[in-house]
Amino acid sequence: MVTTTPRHTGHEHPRPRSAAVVDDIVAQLSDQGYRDTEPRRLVISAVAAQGRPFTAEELCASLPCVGRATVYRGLRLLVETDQVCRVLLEDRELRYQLSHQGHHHHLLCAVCGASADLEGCDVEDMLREAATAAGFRMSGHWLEVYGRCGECAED
Amino acid sequence: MVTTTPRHTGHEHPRPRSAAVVDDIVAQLSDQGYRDTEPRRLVISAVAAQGRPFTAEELCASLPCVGRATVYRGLRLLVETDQVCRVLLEDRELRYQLSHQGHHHHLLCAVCGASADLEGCDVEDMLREAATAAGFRMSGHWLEVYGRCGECAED
DNA sequence: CAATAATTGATACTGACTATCGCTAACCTC
DNA sequence: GAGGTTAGCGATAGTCAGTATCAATTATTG
Repeated sequence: MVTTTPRHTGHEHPRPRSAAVVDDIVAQLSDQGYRDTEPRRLVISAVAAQGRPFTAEELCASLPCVGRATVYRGLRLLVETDQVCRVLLEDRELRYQLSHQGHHHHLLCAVCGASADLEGCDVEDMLREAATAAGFRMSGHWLEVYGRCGECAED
Repeated sequence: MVTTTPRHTGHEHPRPRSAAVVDDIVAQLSDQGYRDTEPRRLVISAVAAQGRPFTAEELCASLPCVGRATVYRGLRLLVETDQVCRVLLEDRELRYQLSHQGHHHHLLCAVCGASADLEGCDVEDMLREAATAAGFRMSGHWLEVYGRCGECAED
C-alpha cells in the first residue's frame, strides 16, 4: 500500500496537501471495512485534485492506468460514504465534487463551472411546511442553484 | 385551425375530456408552425392519459403503433413548448408530466409516484439572496421535493 | 505463510436516447 | 382540388454513460 507516510501529524513536509486528504479518506473507508488498495487511492487522489465539479468520464480520462469500472466503482463508493457529493447541472449532466459533508446545496456557475456551497439558506422548513400543506410528508429534496460566479458575472 | 373536425378516425360519441386537452395542445403547436399529424396526436393523447409522472419508455410501450423515435421527438417538442414538464426522481430517473404551466416545483411521492405541485412556496427570493451573498448572480434553479403523499404516509 | 474474500480490469452488455435517411403526408399556393 | 415543398415519420444503426461478468490478483486475517 504505498503510502508509507507517517500518518499522525502529517504535514511537516511539503507533501501535497491533497495527500492528507487522501489518507484521511482512506482511513475512513478502512474503518468501514473497505480495503486500502492502490487503484482506490489513485481514484481518491484524482478526485481530490479536481478544482471543480467533474464528470465520471473526466475522472476516467485522468486515470488512464485505472480501469473504467474501477473508477466508477470508486466514485460510487465515495458517494455512498458521503466523501463525494453529486452535482446536477442544468442540462442534467451529473458531476461530482469532494463533499464538505453535511446536507447542503450548490451554487453552480454556468460559465466556468465553479461551484460554491449555498450558505445560510434554510429552505428546509419552508419546503416541509408547503409539503405538509399539500398533504405530503416530506422526506428529502434536491436543489441546485444556477447562475454566474463573481468573475463570470462581469461579461 | 384544424380540428373541430371529427376526423373519421375518431370516436365522436362521448369524447373523453382528454380529447379537449389534445385539441388544445395541437392548436398551440399549430400556432407555432408545427403540423397536426396523426402520430403526434397519438403521443399527446397518451401523455394526457397518464395519471402520474411517466417515463419516455412507458410512453413508447403505450404506443406500440408509433415509432420510438417519433415518441421521443414528440415528447421533446412538448417539453420545449412547455406543454410537458420534466420531473426528476430521487434516483435521477427522468419522468414527464403534463405541465400546469409557469414555473413551479413538484412534490413527489416515493411510494406511489404521485405528484403534486408545490404551492405557496417562494424559495426564489431566498435563493437569490443567498446566491448574491456568495457573489453569484442567480439565473435559475432546480428543485424537487420527495416524500409520501397522504395515502401512502399511513404505512 | 496460507486461506479467504474483497478488489481489480478487460470486456461485454444494457438502457436511454439520438442520428440517419428514404419515404409519406400535411400544408400552402394557385 | 392539384402539385410542390418540406416537416414529419419509422426502421434501424449508433452513441453514451454506466453496469454486470468473471477470471486473475491482492489486502487482510488466522
